Amino acid sequence: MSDVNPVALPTVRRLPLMLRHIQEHIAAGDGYISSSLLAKELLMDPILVRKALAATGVVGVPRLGFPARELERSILAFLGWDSMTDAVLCGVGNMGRALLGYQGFQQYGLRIVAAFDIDPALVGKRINRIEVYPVRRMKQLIERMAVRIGIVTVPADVAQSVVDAMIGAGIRGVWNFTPFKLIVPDGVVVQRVDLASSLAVLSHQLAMTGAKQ
Amino acid sequence: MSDVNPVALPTVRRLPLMLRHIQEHIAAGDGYISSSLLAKELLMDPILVRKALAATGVVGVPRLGFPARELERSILAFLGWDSMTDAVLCGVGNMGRALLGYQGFQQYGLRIVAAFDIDPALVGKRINRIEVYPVRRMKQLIERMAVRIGIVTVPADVAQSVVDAMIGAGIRGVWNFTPFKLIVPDGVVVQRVDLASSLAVLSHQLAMTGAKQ
DNA sequence: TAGATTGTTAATCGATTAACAATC
DNA sequence: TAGATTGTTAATCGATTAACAATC
Repeated sequence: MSDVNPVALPTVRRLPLMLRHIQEHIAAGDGYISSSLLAKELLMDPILVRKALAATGVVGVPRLGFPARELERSILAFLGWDSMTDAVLCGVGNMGRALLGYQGFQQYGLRIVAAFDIDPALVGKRINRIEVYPVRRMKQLIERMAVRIGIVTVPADVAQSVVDAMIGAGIRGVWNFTPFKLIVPDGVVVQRVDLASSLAVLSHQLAMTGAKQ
Repeated sequence: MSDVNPVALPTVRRLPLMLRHIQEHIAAGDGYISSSLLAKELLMDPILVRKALAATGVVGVPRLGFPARELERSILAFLGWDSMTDAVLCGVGNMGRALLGYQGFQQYGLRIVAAFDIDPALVGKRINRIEVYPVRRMKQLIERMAVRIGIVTVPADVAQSVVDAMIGAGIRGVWNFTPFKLIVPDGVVVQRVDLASSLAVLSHQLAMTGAKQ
């Protein structure tokens, strides 16, 4: 059902960082970039870089490397970042505001077109030129604007009901910032940004190394 | 050097979500929780749950499951969340402000004791009762407070120099929110929260399933 | 030509899944 | 006792790493 993907997930995850470095090389005037150079910059195995670049379909030139601009174009296309995709955000709390204020999503092909919150004090406000609407209008606006991506930054206890409403309105991709596993039907994809997991690894490793010394 | 860890990293990553569910069960008055029930709630393989719980050292009781409070205590200890750890944050932009405002870190044993920024307009302000200091005082304050965790929310182009300064002052764990791979010496651990990677997976999967239908 | 880099195929490694005995 | 669950050991699966021929 959901697995049309022959490219390993870790490979997909690595592409944005590579893209960033490739873009720096383009800005520096480089026409070609070798996987070995990129690997050195990223402190990464050159084979991993080569595998990732191979996934984009670009063919390299022995001795020279990969054509930089073609690489950029192919990675953007592979990730679906070559054209803008509209998104809505629900939950204008700390995290919601941070994401609304972030200018960088544009380069990832993401454009937040509307925000939603239950707090009447927030409704009608604009954050980074994005208007905050009442949650009860969410379904209508998602449908009217044919938005496919929903960003969930509400408190954990209402996350599931918000995502249910989003999916009912036509959302196909959910970016989940709550510390909660959302249940979605087949055909809808979820990515969770899990601060707790990340901090767990950090503090556990810190506890380990600290104990050793 | 860094590998004293016999527990698989994915296992560590799963623990916070399990902890949350266990705490809910405790609040509901349950004395014991079985790995099969937990697995059902988390839409996860029961064996993965059992493996993760085994990592904490708690022994379960056949037919009953694991003692809930002991499980909570052991997970908190395993993650180093059973006592408060001080942290500083550098870069009071959108993301920095969101993290400073977030109340939930307390339950992860994390207490942000100071923030730093170069913007004079921000210096002296308090966000969620945490004071913002000028960056030039960072070294001194980290040393004086003996802080071990540094949160990096500065723009990408100054991230490396900020982290160098932090490490020079005694920081041993870095929580990196920039889209950039930071170079740190042995003995210092870094965890990166990578929004771009997460979005890459989401938009790529979306592009895949969209293309299929 | 020599040498560096690509691209592919095989080997290794680690995590997930399966199987099953032990236990309350 | 019967049955559900734990905990451990083996099998599978997938990603990373290694090896090497092809190519400019």
